[in-house]
Amino acid sequence: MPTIHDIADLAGVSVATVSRVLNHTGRVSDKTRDKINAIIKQTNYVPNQAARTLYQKRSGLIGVIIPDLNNPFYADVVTAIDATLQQSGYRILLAVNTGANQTKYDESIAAFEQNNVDGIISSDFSITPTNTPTKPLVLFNSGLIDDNINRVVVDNYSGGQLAAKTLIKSGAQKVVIQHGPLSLPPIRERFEGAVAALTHAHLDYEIQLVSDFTLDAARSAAEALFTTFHDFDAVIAANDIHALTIAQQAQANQIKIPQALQIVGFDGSLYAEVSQPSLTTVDQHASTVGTTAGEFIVDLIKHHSSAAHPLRLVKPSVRLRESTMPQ
Amino acid sequence: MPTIHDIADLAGVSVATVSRVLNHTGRVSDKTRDKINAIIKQTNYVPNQAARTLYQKRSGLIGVIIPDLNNPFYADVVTAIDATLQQSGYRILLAVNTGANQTKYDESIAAFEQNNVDGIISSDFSITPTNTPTKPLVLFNSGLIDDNINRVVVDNYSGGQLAAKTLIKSGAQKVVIQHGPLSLPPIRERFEGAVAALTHAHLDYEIQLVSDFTLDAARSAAEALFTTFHDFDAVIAANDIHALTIAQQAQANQIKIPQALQIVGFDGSLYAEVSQPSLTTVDQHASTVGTTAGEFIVDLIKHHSSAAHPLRLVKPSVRLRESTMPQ
DNA sequence: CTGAAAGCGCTTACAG
DNA sequence: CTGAAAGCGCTTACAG
Repeated sequence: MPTIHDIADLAGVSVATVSRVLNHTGRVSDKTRDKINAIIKQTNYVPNQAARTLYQKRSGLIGVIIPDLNNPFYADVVTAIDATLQQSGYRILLAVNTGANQTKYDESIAAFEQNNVDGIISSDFSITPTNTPTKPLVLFNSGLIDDNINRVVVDNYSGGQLAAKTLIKSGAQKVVIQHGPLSLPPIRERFEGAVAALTHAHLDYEIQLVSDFTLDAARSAAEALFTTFHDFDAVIAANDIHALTIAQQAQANQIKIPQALQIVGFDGSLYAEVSQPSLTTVDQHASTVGTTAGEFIVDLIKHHSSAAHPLRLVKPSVRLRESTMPQ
Repeated sequence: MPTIHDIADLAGVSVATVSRVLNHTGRVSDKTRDKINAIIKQTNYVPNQAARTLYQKRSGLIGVIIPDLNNPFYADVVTAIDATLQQSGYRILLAVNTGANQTKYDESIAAFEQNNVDGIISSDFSITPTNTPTKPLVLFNSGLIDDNINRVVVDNYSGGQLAAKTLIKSGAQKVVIQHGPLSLPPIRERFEGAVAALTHAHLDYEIQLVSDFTLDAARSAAEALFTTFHDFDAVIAANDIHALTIAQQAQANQIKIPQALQIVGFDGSLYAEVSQPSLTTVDQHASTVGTTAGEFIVDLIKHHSSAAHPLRLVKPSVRLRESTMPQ
């Protein structure tokens, strides 16, 4: 691997001049610039990022922490972050924190600092950022919390409302609202939004707590749904996986969708799309979340942290499909 | 951020001694070691990786390139790579090369080199590694190619055989084999394995080419399947998404699964699991692929490239579920 | 067991 | 427009 000295020698100039050409900085005569560029091309020279980072204290790296790549929401977010960052010349240092383990989270933050990342994007799902990193930080997937931390949040309250309003418009009479642990702010907001909309419309509803978002949990929840509750004609599912298992259980029970049972999911994932019947769902716009988070962190780096508005909101929207009556 | 000089000053020793404590190298008296460690802890000192990388020419970073995070196969692979690498103290520099774009691929490789990665793990799916990187390289998801490049390959030929043998054992009479573009080695091997097993058993079969693995392609392929072919009682699907849409189309046509139609998928993804009925599939063991690739690259780095056996094989296995007759 | 010093490959004032 | 030199924060022979 050639160094900047090699290039300088070959061009018969000093390393300072080569550096100026590399960084498009300072004045360099066209002639020397062309000469240097030709040599760079021909030698396949690439500047050593470690040396740059050491001096400039910026690495061009962004640390990204997510709990689960198999969750299509996170997969979409990461894909969008990567596409956005690459446009600004940044690269992703990835940490998959399976199961949202606090120790692994802290280790990842430490490793990010050690690697001089310029910023950090992290999912806030059921994790507490302890010793706040010294780098610009953007959290996504958290609740609508006003604590002056930079966040990209999906408006879950509106999302819950949207799910409920969809069922109201399509003539549901009695709704079961599924929800996950209310200790998680996004879940709670979503739930409250749905309750508010149904109450406002004087619609009858019952609620079912589900333990988590694994397939197994969804299957037993779907089974419990039909044994525990009666006379309901619509469900706001905890998410798309739950919506899917409810649809399957309903079909096993010969319950017609959407005539006898309407279902609204939450996520906007592929699961809702591949299902038969396809499922109406509240789309969280994962890739918008990722793009927004990527742009946010780049802004923060450019303007030396401190955003005027630490909250960037992403509005969910409804994808109407076959599991609800036509509106 | 404190530097090694700050620690040395506080401890009243030289930076060399601090460095020795940091790296557990050389002889240091217990007393000074304890003192230095105490100060490190108390100041939250973390060594600057850029400085280390600059001197040692190793960064602790592994570049990883994959084409699609939404594909559960890749999601599993990356998750397993990350878990494996973290155990050895390495971190992932991620590049999502959506659509397997050759230019983006080359750019990512260049960025990896610039960042002094210690090794590269890349999916080989429909991409050609051009100017071979100077770093240890492990390719996965490629065909069984004997070109002395380090590869983790799923034995697709066996996979195809397994799919066919499963149907043979469960009494299928006429099979349709779906397959993607045969220009892709893994696809071709899979196809050839299935054909070989069916031929060997003197079973009748027909073949259907599918364009790709998107949901749309799968849907139209599934539709075409039932209009184009007749009298078949089993399908080896191009992958799990295709298997899923075939199952849905069959149900729409009132064809009973598995009595009137048996289906075998390929991937071992969640899609085959969430489906109703659940789908028998050939599991590629994505997380084994990831773990193997992670261990492979660590081995290569330790032993200065050049593996004795540049091919590490992962054996697929059948997951018997409801879409085939009990064996 | 410990320290002084060179050097890893860059960038950026500072001079000219 | 260009160069000599200092310095970013480490590690590792080399001396002692």
